[in-house]
Amino acid sequence: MAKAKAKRTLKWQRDPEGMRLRILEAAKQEFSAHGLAGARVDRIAAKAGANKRMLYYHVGNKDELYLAVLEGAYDKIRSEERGLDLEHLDPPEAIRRLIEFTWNYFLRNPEFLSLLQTENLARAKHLKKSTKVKSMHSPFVEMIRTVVRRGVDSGDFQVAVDPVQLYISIAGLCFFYLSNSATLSVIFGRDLLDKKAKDERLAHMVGLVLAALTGQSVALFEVAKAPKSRAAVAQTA
Amino acid sequence: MAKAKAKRTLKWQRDPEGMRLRILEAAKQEFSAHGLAGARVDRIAAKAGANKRMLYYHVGNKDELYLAVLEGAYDKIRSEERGLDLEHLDPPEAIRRLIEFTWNYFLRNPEFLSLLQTENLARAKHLKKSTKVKSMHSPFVEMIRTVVRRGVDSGDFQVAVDPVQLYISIAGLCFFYLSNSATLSVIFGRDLLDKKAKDERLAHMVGLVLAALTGQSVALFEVAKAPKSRAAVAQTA
DNA sequence: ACAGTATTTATCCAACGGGTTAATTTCTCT
DNA sequence: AGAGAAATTAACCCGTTGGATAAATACTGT
Repeated sequence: MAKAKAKRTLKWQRDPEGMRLRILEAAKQEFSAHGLAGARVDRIAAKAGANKRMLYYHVGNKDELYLAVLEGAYDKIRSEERGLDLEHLDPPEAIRRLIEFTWNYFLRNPEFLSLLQTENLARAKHLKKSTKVKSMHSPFVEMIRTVVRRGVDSGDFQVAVDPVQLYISIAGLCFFYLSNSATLSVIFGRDLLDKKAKDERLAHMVGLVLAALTGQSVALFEVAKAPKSRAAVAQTA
Repeated sequence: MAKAKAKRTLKWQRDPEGMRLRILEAAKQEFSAHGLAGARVDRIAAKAGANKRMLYYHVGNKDELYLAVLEGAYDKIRSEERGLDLEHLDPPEAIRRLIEFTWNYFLRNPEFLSLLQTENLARAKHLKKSTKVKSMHSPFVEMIRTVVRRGVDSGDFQVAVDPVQLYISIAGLCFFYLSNSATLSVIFGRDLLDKKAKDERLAHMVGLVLAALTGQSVALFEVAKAPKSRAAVAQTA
């Protein structure tokens, strides 16, 4: 364990793994903030407290660095999802939890959204080269498929929806709102990221999906349940 | 009208408006294919059959060019939407038409999706400078608000949903599937862009939204309406 | 203590990319 | 015709950027 000798004032410390992590973290920031083409290798180095040469030494060139960041991002979300434990909830509650998790994960990890956008702009050119990523997803799809099947069997759900479609819908509802909040806020003239707006959005999404699956309108979905017109919904702008 | 004199073999033609249009079209291609930072001014010029200097002469620098493209893209979709004529349809049909239009528009204009992604990556930095764009959207929101109100009044819809939320949901369902089809196809191991997949997706989205609004499950939404389990839905991969 | 290796720094550079300058060609009006 | 304006071309400028080279510094085992 005695590793630090601290002989004298050293010009630098050695820490390969730490350095690699700092590089990947800095790269994640940079790539998500500026995209692939806009990212600057020097900025990544600076942010990681490293020399530019280190990037090439520890990870590889810009593209490899980018792919490493992307794989790490997928790994992180899928691994958190595995902990959701949807199997032991009754189906509507499981779906609600999946939506809430997805929403909160996207809120907590905006870089993930940016990275996906960037990669899709490149038509997944880099991701296609990854072998790791493909294998992470079948368990996840099965998890959702099981929930849907249980929901249909129990009578909670009206329809046996394709789990991939369902997940894409849930992710899409969350993703689009957040990843496009900048332009949407401009064109609709409201701040979509303040607390109230975010709460309303979550309620809307949960209501929409659960209403569609169960056939029963969900309380939160009804922004205004006035019996007749004049139900114009609380506005902001 | 007599404009062409064709005196002798000229070294070049004069055509200011045509040139401007070709430049904007080429820029749209380039920006949507490579993003803002990845776009190359020389490539735009080449694609427009022009000299690089022309871009600066007719439009401005790279950023102004980009903003012009973006404004043009918004203008185009909002103007097509105005022709939807939702006022004269009964509410569920109006919503269905809105979804189908949005879906088909996104399919027909993939550059629009890319441009939005790019601009959101930049947190709408450029769009905020635009004065034109902000004004295009209130009529559109009102159009949807009217449909929703009519649906609630007629009893077709269970809930008075916020029109902005509804539109963001519809756009999100379409947008995410298409703009992220590259990565989604990789991670889920199916081709999401073949004809069958696209048809299924449209059915899914229409079913989801209409079921949520009306409370009645929509035929197309039921991929398999088997009474018990084994309703595992037609799979692909 | 010393040889060999792993990690880090300090420079350098060739290609690229946005933007500019100045000259050339076409159009228009008189 | 021909002068002045508009449109287009060709060539250049110069900061940036990804990547490479080589030297310096720290660590490891023996």
